[in-house]
Amino acid sequence: MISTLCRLLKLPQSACQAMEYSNDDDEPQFGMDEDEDDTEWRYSSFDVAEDIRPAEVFLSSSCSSEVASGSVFHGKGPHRRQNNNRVILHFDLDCFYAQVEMIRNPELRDKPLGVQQKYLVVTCNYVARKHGVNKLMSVIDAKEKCPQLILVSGEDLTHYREISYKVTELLEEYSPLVERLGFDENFVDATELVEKRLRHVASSDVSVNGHIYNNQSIDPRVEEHIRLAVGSQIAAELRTALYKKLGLTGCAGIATNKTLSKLVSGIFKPNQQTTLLPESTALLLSCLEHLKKVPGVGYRTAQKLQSLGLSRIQDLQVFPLATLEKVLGAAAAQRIHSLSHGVDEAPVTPSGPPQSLSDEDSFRNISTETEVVQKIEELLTNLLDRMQKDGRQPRTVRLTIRRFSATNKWFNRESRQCPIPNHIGQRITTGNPDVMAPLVDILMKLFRKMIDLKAPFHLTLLNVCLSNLQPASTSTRSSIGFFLKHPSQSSFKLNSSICSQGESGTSTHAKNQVLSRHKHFDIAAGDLKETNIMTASGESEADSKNLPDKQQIKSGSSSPGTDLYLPPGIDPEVFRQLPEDIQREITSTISTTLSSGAYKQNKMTLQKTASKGDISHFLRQNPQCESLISSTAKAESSHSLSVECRQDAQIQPNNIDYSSTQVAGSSGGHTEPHSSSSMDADPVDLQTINRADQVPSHVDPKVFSELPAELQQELLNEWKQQETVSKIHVNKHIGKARTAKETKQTSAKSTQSNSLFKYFKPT
DNA sequence: CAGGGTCTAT
DNA sequence: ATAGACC
Repeated sequence: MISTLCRLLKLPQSACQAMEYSNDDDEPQFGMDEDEDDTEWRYSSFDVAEDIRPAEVFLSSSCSSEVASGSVFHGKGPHRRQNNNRVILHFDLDCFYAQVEMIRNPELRDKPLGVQQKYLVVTCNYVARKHGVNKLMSVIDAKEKCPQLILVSGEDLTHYREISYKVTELLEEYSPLVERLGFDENFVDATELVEKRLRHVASSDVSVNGHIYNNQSIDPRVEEHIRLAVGSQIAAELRTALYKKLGLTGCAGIATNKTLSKLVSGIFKPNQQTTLLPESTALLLSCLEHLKKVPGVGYRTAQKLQSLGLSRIQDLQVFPLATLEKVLGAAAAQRIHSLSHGVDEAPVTPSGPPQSLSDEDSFRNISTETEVVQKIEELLTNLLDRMQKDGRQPRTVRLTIRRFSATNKWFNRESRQCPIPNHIGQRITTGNPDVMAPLVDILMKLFRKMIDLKAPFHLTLLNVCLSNLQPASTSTRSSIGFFLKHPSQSSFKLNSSICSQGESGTSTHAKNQVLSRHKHFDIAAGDLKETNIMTASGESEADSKNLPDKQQIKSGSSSPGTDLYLPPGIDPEVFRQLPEDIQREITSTISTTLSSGAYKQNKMTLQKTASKGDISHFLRQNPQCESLISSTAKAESSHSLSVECRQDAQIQPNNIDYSSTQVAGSSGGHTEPHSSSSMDADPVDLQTINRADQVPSHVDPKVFSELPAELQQELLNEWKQQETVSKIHVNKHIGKARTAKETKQTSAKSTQSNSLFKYFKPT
């Protein structure tokens, strides 16, 4: 039924699958930056009026254009960037390890191939996937699904690392703003490239290359559309380059920020690209059937959110930030709260060379000192080799262990670190073999800090990490990295024999030669993961189910001696980790709360009124919650799919001008505001309604509405007290959230500039 | 969970 | 310096 509707609406299947949750009133407020003192932001204060080049030309062009592109984010002074106009690309290689193996041995091309680490198939090619093999599947299962599966060992990451850096390097040839994310993903800030291209291309004949999310059509009059369209063409060119030069295929996502670009890149796989136009942001977000799918929200955070009853994006969007901050800390809370609205100001921070080199191995059991020493030597041998090729000098060494534990605890790693004496560090860089013994010595001291050798022990992992990497050179200035990347920015001359061109005459091409001659890019590693955004349970939520039994746990310290009843699915451990006052807030509500159908969203906008202290007040502040009431008012038997689809169908993307200021909570004039009286409902009503609403089996029982009524009431009270000054409007938080990032960005940048020393071998 | 990494909060 | 959390 849904898919039929989708066809009628010409929506992609993926969009249809999310329609049950879609909530169009919740458009992110892109145009809003309420920061005062907002200096007008220009893309380039020293815009070279010169030529505009297609990427290919740009690649080998003179430095002047590169300066323009690279210096944008280096402007000094406390500017406020207005980041809504960025064009961010996300690249995600298809089953990277498997691709590398297929390149190394082309005969594997058309056979089902899996890459094995220990007892896991960490990734596999698409032939294997057709046979039901998936990433992170155990070898046993994989062989079962596909007996002909060919397995190659992927425990030595050398080749992957190499190719991975080649990918990043290739992208860096087009834009200096390339950030790695793990081994197989890269972000590129293409804003400058787009700007350049637009200067000599008629925006009228710009079209999108590849898919457009939600099949939305571009409006040539909307500048944002044009820029994203150009971004999509650049993305296509980069993907072509990746294939032609490295033989690699992958996906790309084009959007206005990193998170969205990453989310959208996974929509069409493999080897395709998708552009997200701003109007479809809300749909994309509502397609995520769980918060865990939000980049930046991992296992732990998701668990904590669950304890608050939050499991879907919409839950997060309407949840009081103040409470979130108590549970996650202010920074993380603001960050994911913004993310839930599709707002992400995080800059693309050039990764540069890695900050640390490490090597590790896991095993069934190591329980003697001799074995430990051997393993450490083994790891060190590999590490020292890589370290030497890198050329920098490590100042810190760390040993990490994982003790065996029957109780499924993955998180039990411990580590000890200490400085590396200078004389030893220097010998590492020069490849002096004498360093092994003293380093092992240091590492064993660290080991003894964690493990009592007299007592039995059982380890399952050892990791050695060299960090605090110092530039190898003795004579260069710390700012060399900056000048290396922006040769014409100064008259600084590189006196290295490698880079004698110096001055403003240094060409991009020359720089690339330098880089490739000295790329010992065999550092670091990353993860292999594929974002699976549209897991799309084809199930309907129509099949209701009984409420799970309440879960009994032993209370932690917060309520000594008392058994607590938590709503089903809430991890008692996570619960205990919450601050006591938060625990109390939750427990004080759950006894009276059952479940509700808050996962059913509708798009009605509520008028804000000034009443306070009760649920209706909260609802007014948080329009999305209105579904709690309206859905119940409609039918106690609840959710018929058809009803929901029709509701969503009405909300066709409309051309919203995001550059104009919008007020939170009152978006979209196309909905009928409810009178405040219709909104009002007392807790009793809610409970009645909630009980009637059965949670579908595939919906996580810990939905927002599981605790809500009273919890929200309590939160509200507290909230009112603490938030007399700060406003409830979502968008107010966004500006604040950025401060920390900018700080981070600045420091990260200088660090990276410094570490670019690695490109210059000491002469 | 298998490697490797990066960044943050104490 | 160490533990967490995330990819």
